[in-house]
Amino acid sequence: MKRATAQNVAMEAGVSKWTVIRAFTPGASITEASKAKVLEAAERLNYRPNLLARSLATNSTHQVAVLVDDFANPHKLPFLEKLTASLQAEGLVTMLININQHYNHVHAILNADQRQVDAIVLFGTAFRDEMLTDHKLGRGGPPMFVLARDSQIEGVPAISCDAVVAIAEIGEHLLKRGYRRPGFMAGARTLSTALGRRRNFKEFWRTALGVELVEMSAERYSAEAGAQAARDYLSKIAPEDRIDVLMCENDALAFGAMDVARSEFGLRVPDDLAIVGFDNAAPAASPAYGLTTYEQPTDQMVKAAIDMILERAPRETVNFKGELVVRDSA
Amino acid sequence: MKRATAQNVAMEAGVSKWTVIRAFTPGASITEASKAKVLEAAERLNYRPNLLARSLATNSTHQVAVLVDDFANPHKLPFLEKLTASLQAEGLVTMLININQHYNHVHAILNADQRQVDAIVLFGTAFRDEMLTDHKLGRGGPPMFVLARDSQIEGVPAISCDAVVAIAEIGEHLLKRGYRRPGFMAGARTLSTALGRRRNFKEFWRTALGVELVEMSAERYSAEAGAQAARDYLSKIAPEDRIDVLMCENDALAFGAMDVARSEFGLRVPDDLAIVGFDNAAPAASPAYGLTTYEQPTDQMVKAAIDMILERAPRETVNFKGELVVRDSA
DNA sequence: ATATTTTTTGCTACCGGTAGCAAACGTGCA
DNA sequence: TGCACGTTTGCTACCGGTAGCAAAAAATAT
Repeated sequence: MKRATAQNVAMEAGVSKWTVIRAFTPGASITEASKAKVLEAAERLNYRPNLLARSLATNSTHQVAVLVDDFANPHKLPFLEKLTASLQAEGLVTMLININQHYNHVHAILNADQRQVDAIVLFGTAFRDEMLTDHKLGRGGPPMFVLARDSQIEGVPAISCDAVVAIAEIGEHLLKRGYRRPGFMAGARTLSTALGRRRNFKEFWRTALGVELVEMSAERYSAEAGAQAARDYLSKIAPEDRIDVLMCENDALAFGAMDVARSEFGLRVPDDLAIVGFDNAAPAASPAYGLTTYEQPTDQMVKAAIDMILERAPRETVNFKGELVVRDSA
Repeated sequence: MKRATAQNVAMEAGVSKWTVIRAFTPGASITEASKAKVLEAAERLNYRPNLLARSLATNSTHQVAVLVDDFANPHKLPFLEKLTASLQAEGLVTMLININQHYNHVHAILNADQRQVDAIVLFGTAFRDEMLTDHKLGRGGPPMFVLARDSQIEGVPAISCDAVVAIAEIGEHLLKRGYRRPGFMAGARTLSTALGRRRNFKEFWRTALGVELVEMSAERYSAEAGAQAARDYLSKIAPEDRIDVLMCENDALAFGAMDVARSEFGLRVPDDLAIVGFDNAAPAASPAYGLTTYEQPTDQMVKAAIDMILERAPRETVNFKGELVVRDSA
């Protein structure tokens, strides 16, 4: 059975289609009587307005494209939950786009644009900045935002957790606990904008103790990749030269690193090797890990993103302060 | 700057708008010469077809609504990754809808319908079957599918992992290992259709040994809820009466239960209490858990779902065989 | 009762495409 | 040169709504 249109309802109710539309438009000029008549007819025909047609006419879809490329990070799930819930609370709908080898940012943005989304959110995805500027995307297209990562791109504001403050807080904590030989594990992509945490951490130790950071990098942002990177490092370093604390760019890496340190090298955490993560993903709280990590203020970030999308707040980069979560691992 | 339309390009190229459309329609009747002329003009104006308008005219959006209500389950993330990637590979786009207290299934389905999605996928969500039949949703609406959960609903096929086979396999394994006092932890919602795993497990032990299952249920499907349920049980049972193996309805519950058993009650897993999960979520593989669990054939399930959506396969319930993943916990 | 104002209803034009028919064009053949 | 035929192009009508003006109806003032 084909869907009923406003025209069908109009005939059923004996009015014009514009009256039907008015019955479904809050605040429109229509008498109670005709409204009731129309709604009754609509009920009978099971009519509900076609939002596609409405979007075409009003030039607004209430759809927001959310680009994600890092499904290995367990932290993405609760974050995504908040984001979708908050968008829905504002009457917006989420178009989830998976960025991978077969479907890159340019593809995704072009497609989202053609679908007339109201905004595009790059949710913690890794990309070269040139990608976005090269292709003269954006000119005339929907506004773009970078969430949970920083952005140097002209006209693309970022909503993120203040990396400088976060790293300083973590560094101070580690210093106070007496760690002196720091290491840092990054996810593979050494993109200019993704270097923040590493650079700040490196700078911190240099300034504080004049100590050089031991750097390692994983293939991807996943526990497996973190495990492999830790394995590579630990197997080739002499115990006496070993770092005493490892900061990982995110929790996924930290879980892998901790697994390997404990089960493959018999190291006690934190006594032989302390480990710090970033994100406060769910397993970090479990006694199986007890990971000291840094929690991003996801509520504030989501709220800020939505305020910008809805133009309730100026569209400019904002940073929020997160919170150090101290557990057993460091 | 406003987006260019086919009309604009037509004027720029000196042809009619229909010729422009043809240049963008694969296989349309158009000379190479005019096609080149049009594409050049389109390039100059940065034109790309408006998919909203196309959808309205063709009555097909290539959008699929995916309803999720269980963001606490870490297994959802990789599953969602596969699902979105596969949909995208077929030119479909994912509308991710978060089902929660503020936004229920009826809301979601109605809204997705109004947005003219090509299909609705209930991805492992919990709902009362009446919900869908009550509201005469579906009549005339987009086809619906239940993914990763079974369905008794008329006209709504399910794509899932065969629970009978899975539970039998798990049961046999536990029996062989010598466990004799089984327990089962369910997520709270005791919905008729969600009882499959529990009922089968119960039946298995009754048939095999004439033993009664100890049942407990968590508030939700999350590690915290699983922890609480385990805590409740372990704190009120005498050690000599304790079950020797606990099967959890999913891995999230199992992680919580294992945490509590080990760190709060000092139990060794599996010696004092064996634990089995379901889903093979990422942390299950980590030595920190080493959880024996059951892996759903997600690739097959996703493929089957998409084949049904695209009508390449008959739209009827299918079950796939998963695989028992034996690790240390049982 | 009539004139005036306000509310309600209907209308045309439009959003940016698609479908499919009809006219225009080009080509091959008699 | 003329005609038939296939290809290319342009056209009308349509998808299902919205915007905002004009006419009709109802409410108020004189």
